[in-house]
Amino acid sequence: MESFRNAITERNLKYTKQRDAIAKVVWRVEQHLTLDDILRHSREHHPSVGYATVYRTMKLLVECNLAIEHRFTDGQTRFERHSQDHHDHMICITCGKIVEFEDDLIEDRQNTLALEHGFKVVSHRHEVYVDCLDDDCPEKQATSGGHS
Amino acid sequence: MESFRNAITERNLKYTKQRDAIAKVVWRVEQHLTLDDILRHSREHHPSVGYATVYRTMKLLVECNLAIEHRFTDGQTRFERHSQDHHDHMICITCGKIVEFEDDLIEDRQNTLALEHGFKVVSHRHEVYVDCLDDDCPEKQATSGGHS
DNA sequence: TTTAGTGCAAAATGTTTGCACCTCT
DNA sequence: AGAGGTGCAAACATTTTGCACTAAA
Repeated sequence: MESFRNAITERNLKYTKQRDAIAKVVWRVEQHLTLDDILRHSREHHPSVGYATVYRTMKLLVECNLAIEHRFTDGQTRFERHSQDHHDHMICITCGKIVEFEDDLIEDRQNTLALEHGFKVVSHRHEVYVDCLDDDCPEKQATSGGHS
Repeated sequence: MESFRNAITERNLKYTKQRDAIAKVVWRVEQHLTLDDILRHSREHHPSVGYATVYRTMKLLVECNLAIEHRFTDGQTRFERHSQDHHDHMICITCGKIVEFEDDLIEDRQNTLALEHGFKVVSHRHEVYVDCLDDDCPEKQATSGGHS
């Protein structure tokens, strides 16, 4: 969160209560949040935060490289704090569970391949859509629910 | 395109001129097309194709596993024919060039990792955002343009 | 005080769907 | 004839933006 404060100062912007509330959420909640999620949680810190502010603040965070924007296959953009250690995702198509992973072997190979094509890797996104094998999967126990 | 015809017959659906026009586009144009792209090109084959039909036909193609839906970081969903050989993408952040790649080493490793987490891989998406190193890049020669 | 930020509500995008009419089979 | 398909326009879901007001610096 210090980094956000710094980024704001450097750019001669203002550190407002709303931005603080939003940052708290992004820093604390280690999940892939939609704008609505962030809005809801932010209001626990500062009741009057508005959707547009969350939208603009997340945009700012992404520009400052302090957050990452994901577009999985459902219609909504999700955000996550950009921590130093990059990771990728495995997403269960049955229950929606998201597991994070990272693997040097893959990253190395990726760099090599890019180089072979005359490219330098700037960033990447690697999403593995999977299916739970055993019964950890909540959806496989209760056949009742569909998930929103 | 035969496979589409077959899929349609199997499902007791109808092979219409519109679907044929759309299939022609998807089969011929080896690119990542938006719905608008597909609409525009389809009309070259059959003038009265409507947006909704393209939308519904692409949905059908995806369900039949004959096309893939991509969501890169711009707001629009893009489609591509699903050929047998799966591939991933390297996308140049400077000029927008898209290069396709595939690599067994990465795919194997991915399967292994999923298994370690108790998952079975269903599909995946791997996008590497890169930057052109040499001057092949159209954007690096003319400093003029920004790309849309 | 000055400049940027906020919330609201409206606009813009992009994706889906209902419906009356059309066309494959 | 009958089931499914089509185009249009309207409905939705989200993301963006304009503006009058508020609050950091």
